[in-house]
Amino acid sequence: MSKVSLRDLAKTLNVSISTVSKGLRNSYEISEQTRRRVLEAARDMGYNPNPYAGSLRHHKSKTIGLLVPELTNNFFIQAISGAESVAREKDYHILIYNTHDDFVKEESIIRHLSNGRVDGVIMSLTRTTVNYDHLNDLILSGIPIVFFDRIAHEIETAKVTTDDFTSSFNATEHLIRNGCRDIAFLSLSESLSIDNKRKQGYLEALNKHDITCREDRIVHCSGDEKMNLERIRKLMESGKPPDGVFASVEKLALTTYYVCRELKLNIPQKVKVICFSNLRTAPLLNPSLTTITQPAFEMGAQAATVLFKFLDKKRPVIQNENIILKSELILRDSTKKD
Amino acid sequence: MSKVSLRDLAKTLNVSISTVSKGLRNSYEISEQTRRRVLEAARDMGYNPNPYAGSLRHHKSKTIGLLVPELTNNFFIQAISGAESVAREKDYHILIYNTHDDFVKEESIIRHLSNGRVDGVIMSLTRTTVNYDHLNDLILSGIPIVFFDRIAHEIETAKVTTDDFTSSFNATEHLIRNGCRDIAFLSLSESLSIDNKRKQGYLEALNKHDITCREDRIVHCSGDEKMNLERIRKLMESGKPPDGVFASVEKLALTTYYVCRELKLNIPQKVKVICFSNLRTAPLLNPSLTTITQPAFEMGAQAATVLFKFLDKKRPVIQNENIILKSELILRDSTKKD
DNA sequence: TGTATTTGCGATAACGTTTTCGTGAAATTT
DNA sequence: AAATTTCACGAAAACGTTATCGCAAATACA
Repeated sequence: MSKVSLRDLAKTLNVSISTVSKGLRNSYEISEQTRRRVLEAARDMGYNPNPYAGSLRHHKSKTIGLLVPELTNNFFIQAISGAESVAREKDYHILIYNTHDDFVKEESIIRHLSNGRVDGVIMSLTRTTVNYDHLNDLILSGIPIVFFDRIAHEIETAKVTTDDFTSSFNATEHLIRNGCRDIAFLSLSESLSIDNKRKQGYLEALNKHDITCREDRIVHCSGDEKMNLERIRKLMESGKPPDGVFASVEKLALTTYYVCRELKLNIPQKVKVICFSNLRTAPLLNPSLTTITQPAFEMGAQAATVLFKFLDKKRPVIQNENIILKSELILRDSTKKD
Repeated sequence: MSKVSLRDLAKTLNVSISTVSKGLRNSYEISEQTRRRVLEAARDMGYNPNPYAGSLRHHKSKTIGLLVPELTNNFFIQAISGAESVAREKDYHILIYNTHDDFVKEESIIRHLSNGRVDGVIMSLTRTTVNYDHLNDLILSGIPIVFFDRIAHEIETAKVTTDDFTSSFNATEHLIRNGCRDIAFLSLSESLSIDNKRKQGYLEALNKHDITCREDRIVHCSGDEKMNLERIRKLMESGKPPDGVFASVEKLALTTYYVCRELKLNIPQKVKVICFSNLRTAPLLNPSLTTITQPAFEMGAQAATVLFKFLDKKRPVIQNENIILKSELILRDSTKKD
């Protein structure tokens, strides 16, 4: 039951190690007869090739790294799930890393990966990633990166995103159509491209409907839940709170729910709430939550697919490519017209 | 920027490879001066040791495998998150595998891991795992397993669980105290130890309160969501539906919510619902959901901790140990007394 | 029958490490 | 001054593979 190597097989078969290796890999150099003997012995003795020996020889690990800023997040989990299912099919393994939305951690992990532990990386950036040196270095060292959702435009590679601008525009317009005139935008990050696109879509919709955007209606949130709670509470408990809230990410919408409950602000009567979310229980919330739902699983799967498309090459360099999937606006009670 | 090896360092420093290696590992055989030269050069040239070369030599991969039956599941994600944080601290890497609650997949993955790709495994069983040969073989091949939540009693190793019997007993008693006399139990699996313990706790509480348990009140669910929906609908739309539902897992409770909504059965007035769940939005549901919440993060972290405690040994064999953490019964509106 | 080609296999180097051991020089002890 | 020990390093084997090459035997061809 203990580890059996090629050498062990060779010994029991009274052939050389190379013969065994070739037999297993169906080399044309081996006679049908010995091939069968080898295969049989391998099965009987439970031979299982050492992956690291092969990795060492081939400079290929059959492993990809997956970096996400959060694990306990429905969007990222679904994306991971999508990537995992593609990887499993291709017999690739997945190393998972949680950057905790911390740029320093992201940098450290990425720098650790340049040694061949992985053949490629699929990732979503940190809230605060502004410097891309570590990412460029990784790519230069021959390990390609595919981004999803929180992407780095500045890096030439494949990026899987959703139609953030358009869906934000539509979401905001939906709020306006349902009567909102004073809509707040809860932003997660000032540097993140997706956040900016979402904000732009929001602003554009306001503009189209001749609603002037008040500076203080854009609430900059952070990774600190307590601070977010305070900021949102401050937003909502002012004399005249907004009549609509557009949260760029799920957790900020949930915080809004808590605040509204605390302040006895009825949703959707007093304030309508909409957000980007992959929450399965959105229909069961009180009130049910209107969401822009991204095809998270599909995004992860696509990212993996495009990565694998390049991994076979000797020195994989991924051409710039923007894969843009459509999000779905799912109307529910939290934005219902009175 | 490309890969730099010990050989490269040796060449530029005009010393031997062994000297460089020893310099980096602070061997006593090396003079302070050359050690500094080596360290400096390594830094300058961006040396990053090849992990697989080391793994090959040491039969240690600094990697653990994490197998879960579902990825898109709050409990498992939190557990993964806990394990990840401990692993990261110990500079271990995590390979993640989704068994999709499929015994065949579990078997195949486990058999693939016996070749040294991982130093140890942390896992939760499949709904349908009844044969443990693959797991015993893995352990025999020198790779220890630590179970969490869905454990195999039959295997001698460390197991991290929660007080399933007691918390089920308490949960059921809570329903009874709040007026339920006809409580259904939604079971996920007949073979899973935790499911049985939960069922036992439920039965014991019924027994204590002299409530006879009707055979048909125990609903055996599966991995097929559609079938579960039908079974639960059938349960609830009968002439006299139960006045309480105890779901052994979160998703069955959510399905119950959907069914009750469809059948216009008011929760908690007509039927009270309680379940094991790690849903963050439980307080925001309509009605808010009473849950038995397991310390999932802590469970993952503990599993990792106990695994690492043994990994340093030459041939790690983990003694039998039951680590039992406490779940928390969080009362909310779905079980409120009228 | 002699030469050319094919067939089937083994020896060996290589991947990038770590570690044991050997060795010459320097330092220390007689 | 001779003998011994310490010091600082290098050579080389090993981990388990794969792939290139060489080589003998068997087969094909003339």
